[in-house]
Amino acid sequence: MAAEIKKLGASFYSRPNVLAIAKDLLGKLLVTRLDHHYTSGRIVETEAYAGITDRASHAYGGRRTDRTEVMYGRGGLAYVYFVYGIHHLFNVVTNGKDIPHAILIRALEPVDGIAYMVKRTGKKKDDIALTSGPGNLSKALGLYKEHSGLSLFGKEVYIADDGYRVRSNLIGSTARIGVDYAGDDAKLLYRFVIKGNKYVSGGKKNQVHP
DNA sequence: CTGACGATTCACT
DNA sequence: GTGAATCGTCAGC
Repeated sequence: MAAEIKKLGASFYSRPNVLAIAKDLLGKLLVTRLDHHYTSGRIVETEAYAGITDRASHAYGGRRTDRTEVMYGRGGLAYVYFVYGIHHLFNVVTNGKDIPHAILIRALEPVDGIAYMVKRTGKKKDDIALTSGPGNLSKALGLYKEHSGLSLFGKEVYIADDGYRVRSNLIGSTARIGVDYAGDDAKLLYRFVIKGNKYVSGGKKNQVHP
């Protein structure tokens, strides 16, 4: 653990610009204290989902279901959902109540509790796939849909600033991954990466913009 | 109640 | 590059 770690608060998550928040999350630490283990990783890849006008978002058109209800809550909640019958994907809810913005965390660089992450994922060793890709990192940190709706202001799951800063010229934007169904909105440059970081997940075809 | 499919990953060709 | 895995969620009947 770094010496000085500050948990991100409501003023960070409640901002209206989901793209700015997605960019600001790069370099922050995602921390979980679950099943008696402290695990954390530095965020190196995010994707923004901009609410009811974004065709790629689960909340497009104002759709409200049992699953997506948490997206309509205040900023600073975890939104975790299950896809493909296999994977749980971890997102952060932003903006205010009834404005369903969210940011998918797509890749981390492991920091603390790496041995336990390896155990959780059932992998044989610490390789890149441990926390590269949204399904992989959620499993490595022990995040499942039962955590959906959990506040990020508590002690179990939170995001923190340890003073690490990403040089702005190392931040790139690209189109989002796996959202072909979204028509023109699939082209939006709503994915943010730390350029050159080896934990950034696939999507190599997606051109990185400076 | 039913059928179709997904903000993915991995093994295999 | 292609396809299987695998089941909760959701729209439609």
